[in-house]
Amino acid sequence: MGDTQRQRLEAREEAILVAATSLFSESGVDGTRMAEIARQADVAEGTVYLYYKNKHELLEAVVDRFWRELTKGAKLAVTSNAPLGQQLTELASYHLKSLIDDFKIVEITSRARQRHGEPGRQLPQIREYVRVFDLIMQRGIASGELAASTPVWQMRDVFYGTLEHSARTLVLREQPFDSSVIDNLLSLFDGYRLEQTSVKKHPGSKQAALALLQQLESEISRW
Amino acid sequence: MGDTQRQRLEAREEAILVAATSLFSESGVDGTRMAEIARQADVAEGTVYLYYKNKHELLEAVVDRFWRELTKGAKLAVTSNAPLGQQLTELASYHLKSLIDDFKIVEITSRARQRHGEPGRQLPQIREYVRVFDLIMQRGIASGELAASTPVWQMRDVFYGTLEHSARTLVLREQPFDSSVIDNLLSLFDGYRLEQTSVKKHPGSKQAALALLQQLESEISRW
DNA sequence: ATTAATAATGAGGCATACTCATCGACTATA
DNA sequence: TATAGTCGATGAGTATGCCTCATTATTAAT
Repeated sequence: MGDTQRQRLEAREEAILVAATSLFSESGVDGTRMAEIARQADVAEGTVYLYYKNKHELLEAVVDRFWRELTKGAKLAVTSNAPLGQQLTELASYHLKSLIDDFKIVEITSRARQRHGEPGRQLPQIREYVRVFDLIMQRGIASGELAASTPVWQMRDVFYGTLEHSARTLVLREQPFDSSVIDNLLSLFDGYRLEQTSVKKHPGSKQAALALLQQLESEISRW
Repeated sequence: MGDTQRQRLEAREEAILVAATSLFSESGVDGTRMAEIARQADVAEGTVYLYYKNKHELLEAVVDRFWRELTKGAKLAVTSNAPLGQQLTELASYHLKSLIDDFKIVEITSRARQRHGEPGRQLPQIREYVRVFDLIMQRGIASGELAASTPVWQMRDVFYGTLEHSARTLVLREQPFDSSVIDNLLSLFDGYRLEQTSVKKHPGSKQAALALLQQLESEISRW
């Protein structure tokens, strides 16, 4: 049965990856010995090197897998056809929660990027993850919910970078997930939505005035 | 002359730090041997350990010094009594430029945070650096230029996090400093300035309606 | 059953962070 | 100036931990 054999190999590879993930998260990269990973995966030390060339490649595999799983979840948060605001909220919540939960691996990620002397490469799976954020921005532009005047990557940097840093802030303060971070970010993002209608952006435009009028009417209708 | 003696010691310590900084930036932490640091600092290998307990402490010292220098520059960018927008622009430019220039050390910083198993500690000097950002936000609130409804740390996370991530984006794409990143961020920050008058924030409030009306009037007056 | 091919093992090799017994240089006191 | 005492510097040696590779075990093929 070649099939069973292949499965056994994959199971071993998986066991090693799981052991490494657990130990790296627990004790950090430098605090984890290859011998310990092997022991926990129930293989001999030399066996680890049949599946991963060295410690650094194993680290990369751990990190890559983490972001691949994350990408799955992120795509789910975005696949609905709900309005942009809601999708952004879901994605942001998912992102922030995940970063907080697995902060250890997030930290380790930067370590995986640094291969010896070279300038920090971008790991392919992280690129893929970030692409999800770009996608939702592009969709927002396509549907007219976001202004096209700001480059997608800049909007994404605001969104992604803010959440990443907020996660760090919360974890270092030992605070739990805080939804107000997301509320705040989303209300800021209104700056991108209303841009075409913003007084600041096109101070002299007729459209801006009309948009304001519209807002005012909807406001009055509440009274 | 005890004074000369002390100066010699400090000079040695400095030489080691400089050598380590240069080599870590060049070849990364793992790619740098302690023997090489000693050689470049013109001391014996054992001497390094008289000044720094181990490689990790030396790394911490390198990183700490970098952020201390950065803090000096940041404080300068903020010390003027120019209007908030201009100070934010200056701080943002300085920050973004520095992160791009010394991206290698910025990357290494996360490495310094991870001491073996412990959860990532915050290095004191980085905390000090971030404080500069908090300070300018607080001053903005005090002067009424920023709304007080958003916690300072959240505004700071947007500002700081966005720039940090934009720096990464630019460096990985091998692009130079891009001032449009800062323009974009600052125009977004208008959301914090105008917050009290935003329809989104207080959807049912009379103030919001009045603010809109005011905007509309000023808009009409241009025609 | 025999052979071939592939996977697993772990003792040993090797690089390197770190130690420590020794040495040297400088200072203080007579 | 001689001497003792203190403290910094040295680098050969040690310990640790990543990784290799000759050997063994297991599976597949005929």
